[in-house]
Amino acid sequence: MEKLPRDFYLRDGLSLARALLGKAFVTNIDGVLTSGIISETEAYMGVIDKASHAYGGLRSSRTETMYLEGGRAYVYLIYGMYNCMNVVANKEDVPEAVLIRGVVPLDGISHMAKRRAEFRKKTEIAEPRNRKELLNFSNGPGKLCICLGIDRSFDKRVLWGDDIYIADAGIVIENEPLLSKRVNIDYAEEAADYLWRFSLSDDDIIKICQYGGER
DNA sequence: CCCATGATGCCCT
DNA sequence: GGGCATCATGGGT
Repeated sequence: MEKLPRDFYLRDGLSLARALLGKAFVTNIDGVLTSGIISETEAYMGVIDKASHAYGGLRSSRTETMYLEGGRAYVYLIYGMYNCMNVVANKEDVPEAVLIRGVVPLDGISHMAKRRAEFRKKTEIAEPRNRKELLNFSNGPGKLCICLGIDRSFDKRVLWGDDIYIADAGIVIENEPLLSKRVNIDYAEEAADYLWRFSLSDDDIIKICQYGGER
C-alpha cells in the first residue's frame, strides 16, 4: 500500500475530509499491524467554525497542533476517557482538521478485539461474525482509536511514519459520499447545521466489507 | 430499534 | 466549575 505523500494534506479541511474516505488508516505499534478503511469523517474549519477548537484563532497547548502544516495527527482526550484522532489539513497556521469518525476493520482484527477488551476490563470482545458486527466494531471516533492503539502520544506526528500512516489501498469509491450535520456540537449555533460530515454510501461500505473478507 | 444514564479527566470550544 | 468532536449498558417499544 502506497503511503499518502505530504502534499496530499495541503488542502482545505472540507476537501480533505472527502479525500480521506476509502483510504486505509494504519498503525504498526510494537510489531502489531492494524488497519481500517476510513468510512466517515468530519471537517473542522478552524477560525471561522464555531464547532472547532481553534474557533476565533484560539491558541492553547492543545490547539497548537491544529496550526501545524497538514498531514499531522491531532489527538486529544474527550469525555475523560476516549481519544479522538484528527488529520490536520491545509498549510501551516491555517488550523483546519478532519475528525476520523469511523473505519471498517481491515488488518489485525484479533488485535483490535484484544485492545477493546483490555480497554474495558470486563468482558471479552468477540471478533465480528457478520457484516453488522463488522460495521459496529470500529465505527466511532473513540472506538477506532482503541482498535488502532492511538493515544495522545501520537499527537503532532506526521502521517507518513513507520508506526502510523494513511495509505491508498486501491479502493475505488463509486458513489458520492453522504452529507450530514456534525455530531455532538450543539454549542456551535449556526455551525451545528453545516453539512460537514461525510460518510461512504452503503454500497461502497458493503464492497469494502467484502474486500476485507478476501484477504 | 430507541432513549437515558454513568463513567471519567482535561480544557476552557 | 461547567461541559465536552464518546461509548456501553439497561430498560422500553
